[in-house]
Amino acid sequence: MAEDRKPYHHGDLRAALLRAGEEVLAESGVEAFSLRRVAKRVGVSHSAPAHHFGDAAGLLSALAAEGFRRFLVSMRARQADAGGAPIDLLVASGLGYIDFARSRPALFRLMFASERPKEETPELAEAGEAAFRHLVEDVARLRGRSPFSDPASMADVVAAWSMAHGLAELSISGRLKPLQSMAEEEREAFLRGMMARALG
Amino acid sequence: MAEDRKPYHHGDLRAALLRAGEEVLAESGVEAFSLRRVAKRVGVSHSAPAHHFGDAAGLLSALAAEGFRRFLVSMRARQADAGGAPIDLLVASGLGYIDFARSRPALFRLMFASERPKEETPELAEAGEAAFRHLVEDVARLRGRSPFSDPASMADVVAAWSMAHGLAELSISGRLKPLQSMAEEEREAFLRGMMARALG
DNA sequence: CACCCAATCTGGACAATGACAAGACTCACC
DNA sequence: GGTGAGTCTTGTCATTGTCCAGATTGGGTG
Repeated sequence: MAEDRKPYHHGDLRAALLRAGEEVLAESGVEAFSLRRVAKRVGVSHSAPAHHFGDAAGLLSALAAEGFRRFLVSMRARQADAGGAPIDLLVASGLGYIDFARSRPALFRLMFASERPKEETPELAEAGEAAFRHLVEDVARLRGRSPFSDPASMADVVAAWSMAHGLAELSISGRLKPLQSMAEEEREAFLRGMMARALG
Repeated sequence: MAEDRKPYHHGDLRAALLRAGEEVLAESGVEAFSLRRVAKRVGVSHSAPAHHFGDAAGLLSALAAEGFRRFLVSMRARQADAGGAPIDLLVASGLGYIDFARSRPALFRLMFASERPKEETPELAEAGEAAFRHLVEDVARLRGRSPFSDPASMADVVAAWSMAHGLAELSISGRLKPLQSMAEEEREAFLRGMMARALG
């Protein structure tokens, strides 16, 4: 219980590493991420993380998986504030998608544009698929057909996903200057319009 | 002229480093890119690149700039095969955008999703802006108004760009499985449909 | 033509990093 | 109280980026 001195066993090192790992990721970006820096921040030896995550890719995989779970939360949060119409729910998911990218750009890049995490990790694969299923369900509700059996609906999935993803990625790389200069409300309306375009 | 023995001065080291740099980038990705490996491939000392590019970010900036120039070529190539209608020309740019990403995924990521290149490098900034101007001109031709003075047209720019970028990024990360299983012609038609959606 | 200077390139050094191996420590369980 | 599995440390090695001093070269200048 004594938090002052450092006991040999940390007690909850895995969770502490995840927390510090996300901080380092946010501060330095994926490309400058350092496992030793994470260990130092937690106050533990440089090779302690290996026992919980194997290697750097292991920790990054766990961070990406956790990211996908919060990604899903971000989309659902927007839906909670939206109307009940299927189209509004789908557009809301898109806004939540963009919210997430803008609030955690480095994590978003880790999840979608990095080769460092091990995609085949069960935890990561499952979390990513859950996010994809959410999108598919949004479209299924809108079209009344499962995208898995209806190509036209799957086209809607691709369209909505690509538009949201493009907006998110270009936004966090600072390339959408028109968007930056907009007030909050204006940007919201603009993004809704973009998502509406994608859905024909 | 003798290519056999290694003279002390390489002769065209800068160009050779760019060529080898792109190879290493394509083979290893941005995150595993190594300056020393590039030097070794050219057969030159590990610190030789410094005199031409300063540091690793300098070489990557030059590669990104060259990438943006070829990116533009890829879009124009598609337009050369397209009809003369403004909408067809804009859609063709989108296809060229995606062509480029699919044929050089690591370079595309370097250009759009990496923090390693120095964005403020004049050569890189200019090359990136030229690509952006191309898109703006496509939309200006379509709408008969300059996006810089007409917000509705700028919305078309953002829409077309985001859709193409989302499709490109998701495609190279292997997340668009429906697209992977399509035959060449089918995929073409599908992508045209996606770009058409973005333009309302 | 000889010389000199600036540009080019080499080799060594250093700190940071990821990975690995061997050992110290702690706790739960018997 | 002892034992073994799990946890963490320390030390080591190869790789990397960057810096620095020095060797080499070629072009321009006297």
